[in-house]
Amino acid sequence: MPPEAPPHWSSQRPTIRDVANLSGVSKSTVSNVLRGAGRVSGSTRSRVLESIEALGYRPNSLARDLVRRRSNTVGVLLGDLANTFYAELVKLLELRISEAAHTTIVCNTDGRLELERARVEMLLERAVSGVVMLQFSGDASVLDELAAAGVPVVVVSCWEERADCVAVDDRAGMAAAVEHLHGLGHRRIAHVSSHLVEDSTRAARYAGYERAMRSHKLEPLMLDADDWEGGVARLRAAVTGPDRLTAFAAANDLIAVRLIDRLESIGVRVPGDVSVVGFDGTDLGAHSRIGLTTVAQPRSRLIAEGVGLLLEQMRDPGRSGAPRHVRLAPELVVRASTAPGPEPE
Amino acid sequence: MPPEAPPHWSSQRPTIRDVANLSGVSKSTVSNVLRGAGRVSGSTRSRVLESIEALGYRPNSLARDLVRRRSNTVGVLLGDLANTFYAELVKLLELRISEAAHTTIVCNTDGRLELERARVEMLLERAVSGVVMLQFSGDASVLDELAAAGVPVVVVSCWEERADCVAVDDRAGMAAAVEHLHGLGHRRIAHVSSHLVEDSTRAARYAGYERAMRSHKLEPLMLDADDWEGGVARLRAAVTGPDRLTAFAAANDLIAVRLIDRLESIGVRVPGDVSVVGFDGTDLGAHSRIGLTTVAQPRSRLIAEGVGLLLEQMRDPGRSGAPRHVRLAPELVVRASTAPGPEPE
DNA sequence: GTGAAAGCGCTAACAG
DNA sequence: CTGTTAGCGCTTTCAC
Repeated sequence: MPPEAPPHWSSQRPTIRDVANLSGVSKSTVSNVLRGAGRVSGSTRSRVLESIEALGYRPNSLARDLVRRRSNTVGVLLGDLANTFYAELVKLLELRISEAAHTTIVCNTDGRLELERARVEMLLERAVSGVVMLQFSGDASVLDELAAAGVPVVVVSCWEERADCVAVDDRAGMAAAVEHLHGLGHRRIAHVSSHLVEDSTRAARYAGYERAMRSHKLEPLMLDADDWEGGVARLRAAVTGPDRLTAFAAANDLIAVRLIDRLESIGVRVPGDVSVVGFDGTDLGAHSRIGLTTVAQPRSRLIAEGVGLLLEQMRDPGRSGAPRHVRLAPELVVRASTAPGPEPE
Repeated sequence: MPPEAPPHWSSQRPTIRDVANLSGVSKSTVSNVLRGAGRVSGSTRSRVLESIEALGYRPNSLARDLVRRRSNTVGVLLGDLANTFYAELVKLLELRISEAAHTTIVCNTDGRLELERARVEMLLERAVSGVVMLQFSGDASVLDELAAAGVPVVVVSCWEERADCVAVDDRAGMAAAVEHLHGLGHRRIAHVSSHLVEDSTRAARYAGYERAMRSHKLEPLMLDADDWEGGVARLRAAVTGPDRLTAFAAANDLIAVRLIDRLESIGVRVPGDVSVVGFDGTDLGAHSRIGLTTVAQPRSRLIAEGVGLLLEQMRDPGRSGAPRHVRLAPELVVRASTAPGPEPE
């Protein structure tokens, strides 16, 4: 054991101190060149840079975060990664977030409030510098905790008055779906939703559906996708007989596609016998085999605007003011799952 | 301003110190009850717990991580979240990881080595306690860096000799696909892959395909899915004429489904004119409209075993020994995208 | 321009 | 069983 070995060298990962020693300056100076802060002479800077290189020094975020009291990470809360709409959003998010020099933590809540709470608690312990919710239970206490901790929050893809938010106009989108079906001559149109659709979104989409139905003096009918696991008979009954349903406006693409699966499994053809419209505009519905007519959400813009709002909040910690809301227009994409109904105009 | 206010109270988030003061014990004791370490008397414990409650104290992971030099997070590297196979794996992973009291960081590399490197660097700075790679470039330096930092790594769903790994037998799986097609009477069978499929997996699946073809004295033919963006003519040529292909064994479900999209767009019917087999067993292929015959991977087991290996490594830092490999058996799931070919047996 | 010093909030020996 | 004592590696005034 060489007695010359500086006490701090040799073992372990090199620290900022090792770099300082090697380049004959103080920790502060190294810190300055690392952060590009303060004025550092060119010669010192390059000497430090060389040492960093030589030592294979890598800054320790843990230490930096502790003193900064923020971890340069953003938490993403969502309901279900297996729904490709969310997976696609997360992919876009991760890219944007890492471009902003931050790390992405994902939290799949399965739409369960308890899990949402637990995950938020965890994010708070980790001192995330921001949270984006792709799905939100609507529970006020969650928002309060986040606000109390001064953590920027933005809700993306579902509407939320109490926080910065960017989402499409669900009511208008759903209404467009109904108008499309109505224009094709459908009159008995049901809305199909599921508990997996987050509350406020489910409500808004249903509202859009209902309003459109009533404007045509049609009776709204809400069906629950979760009910059909075994209830094949019920589904069959719904699409047979004189008063049979001829069209479905689903709350999202996944529900729509699964509905088609079920319908065809009992011999009902789409769009031959009934028409189906989805919502989201996922790649899933775009496959030619599925050819789902759907109300597409502008995913990239959703994320771009959402991250924009988040970064603004992060930049400006003292922000008070009312929450900002961005409402994007959805777009009806007509494909092959809808066809003329019994009363074409 | 009350002069009695303990200097540390009042502003900011309460710290372990505030809890100590309020309950009249030392920081260490609080720390002990928090961690369930050391012996703490029941009365002290409950007093501390009360203070925690009263103060709304929440431990600061940043500080804990700094001293522990590990962040209780695990990084997940993957190629493409928009591929539902990976999204589904990430969902399962996040669940398992959070059950193990860890946080999940996702990194989408888009299959680009530069991004993979950058992300790993970031994970190292963050001192993650483990990394699971759902896709891996195969770059040795990446593995070396991780090893040098003493970070447990497990590669899941693609084969990797140099690290702990759990994956299905790609060659056997692909061979099963070919056997299935051959058994149906197909002879001209092409393999379709893409650069989005990570290298070693692509190689293994092709190898399985080739071996099976040769065992039947058939000529292997490799097609590139990325080529067809515009090359409709080429595809049409491949499935027309006397020597036309009658079946495709795709490297994964996504490629298979897109292939079907293209095939049908040029008027070729599946399985009427040609048969198609996928690989992965994603939910995408399971939709009745698509009904993709595929080689399914046992996703839950993949993740369960993978996380198991990771946790073992984390538990036992000094682990040397050879990497451990778990090879799972894939399972052919026959659905509606394959039908008898020109030479049924 | 550069360095010294004082922590960030918590853990982990080691005494008592 | 509980308290004391050192830091973990880095940022950040504030002197020099």
